[in-house]
Amino acid sequence: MAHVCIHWFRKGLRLHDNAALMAALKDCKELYPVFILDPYLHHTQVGINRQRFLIGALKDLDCSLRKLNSRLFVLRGKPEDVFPKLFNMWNVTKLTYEYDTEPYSLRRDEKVASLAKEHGVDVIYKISHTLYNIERIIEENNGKPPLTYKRLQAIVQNLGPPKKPIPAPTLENMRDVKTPHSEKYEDKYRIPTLEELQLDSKFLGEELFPGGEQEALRRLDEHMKRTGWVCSFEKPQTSPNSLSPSTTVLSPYVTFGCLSARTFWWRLTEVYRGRKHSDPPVSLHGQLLWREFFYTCSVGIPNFNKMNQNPVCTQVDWDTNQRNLAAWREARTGFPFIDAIMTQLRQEGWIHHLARHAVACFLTRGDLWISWEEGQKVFEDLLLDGDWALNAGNWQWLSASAFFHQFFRVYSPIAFGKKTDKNGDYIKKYLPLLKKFPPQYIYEPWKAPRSVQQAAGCIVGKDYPHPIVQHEQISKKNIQRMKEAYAKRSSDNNESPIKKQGVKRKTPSVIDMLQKKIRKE
DNA sequence: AAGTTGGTTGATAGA
DNA sequence: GTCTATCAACCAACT
Repeated sequence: MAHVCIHWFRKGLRLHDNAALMAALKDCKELYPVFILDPYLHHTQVGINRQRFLIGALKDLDCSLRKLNSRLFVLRGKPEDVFPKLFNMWNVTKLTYEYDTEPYSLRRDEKVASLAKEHGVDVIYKISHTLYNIERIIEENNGKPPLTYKRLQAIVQNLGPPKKPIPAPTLENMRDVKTPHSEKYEDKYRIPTLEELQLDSKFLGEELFPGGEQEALRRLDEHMKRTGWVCSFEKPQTSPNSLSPSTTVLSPYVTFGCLSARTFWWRLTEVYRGRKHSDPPVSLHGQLLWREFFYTCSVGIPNFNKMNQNPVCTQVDWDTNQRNLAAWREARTGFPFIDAIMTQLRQEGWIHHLARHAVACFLTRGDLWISWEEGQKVFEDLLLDGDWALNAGNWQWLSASAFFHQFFRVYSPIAFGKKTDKNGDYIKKYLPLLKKFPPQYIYEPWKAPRSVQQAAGCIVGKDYPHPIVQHEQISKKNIQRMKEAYAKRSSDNNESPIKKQGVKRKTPSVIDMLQKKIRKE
């Protein structure tokens, strides 16, 4: 029996390494590739740069599908409202999609799958957003997510390398598959413009990172050609404030699924083959494993994007200070390094990982003592690669709320950037009003004598703000506050130890068996 | 079971 | 420019 099939694109906006799409093409007579603009996920609060990236990715996908004599159908509304109508209208018999571990997605997909069942529609989903089946990693760790990178590494080492990616469908795969075309479909299911999403494109800067699978693969090729660079890549050695990105900026493409993490992984393996190369955690393979690490945590730890009711998150009495939060968000802290980073973030939608460290530390435990949840919201809005699991995990890391605990190591908003940009060229690029300051004052313009400020054409307090905090004093005070939060944490844990243990496995895990074997030998 | 080890990416001073 | 000790002393996992 030949199926009428909907393939539902959500993340995974690509044709390559798309196992669910390939499953859709099996025994299929009619295929409807669908994308739904979900008001929960694609509301107007999501930044304009991200929306532009999404629209680019959808256009690219539609273009690739048309080359296969198909097309993309874009719909709007809550998926649980949209699907029953589609099931009836198109007489659908099969629904396929890529598995998604986010809490909202799991709830959504459960609803849609049960509606599909009611309509007699088969549901098939495949894992291809992550390197591994995340649940399997947790299982291997006795039902608990590993809380250290080392532990995750041990588990995936025993699981073996990730699955090999599968090729994109070809015209041959599409031979017996039709996508019904109709004049009225063209307008009804077309990709929206920014204006239709109530966004004004006059606020947009140059499109440095266009969305889409083709651009993702082009960018991957471009970087994989740099054999020496790839093999010697060490993330901590890359610069947060170079004038053009010091890393690949493939993250937005992986976030939206324009690039498969497994495709990236295996391309790296090819480049590494027979050559001396760096290793996790600092290598490019290592970066993909960090993603896997935070995905695993986000699945295994309840309330992962919150402080309250989050069992791994240190409870901290963060301040509520709307003025300071706004100053941080809007790049008016008076610290040029911080403000330049926040400007780049807003304009371009991407900043280097270490730049994220600097501004995240500044907002939370370092200076402003504002909750990491506030920073998380701003990043989700502005980052092209804003990813629910990675954003929550990294904010907890940087605020020393979980995973990272050496809270006495505080980034200096003045000294940190100087290591890789002594002249402050990065600051001058993003804060051009400071461009005439001499290098010795560019990181702390308030220290420049009045005459220097006048010569630079920028008076601190008038043209550029005074620093909103005194870093030296406030960071010392904050270290003490962190110390108290940790002390309270351990005393609370002693009173009522948190049951962190997971479900006992019926069968021993691969790791347990391996450890037994090692003990025997 | 208590003590040890290591932790992707701190800042600073001094050799 | 590179390296090391110091600052204070965290947690998770391992032994």
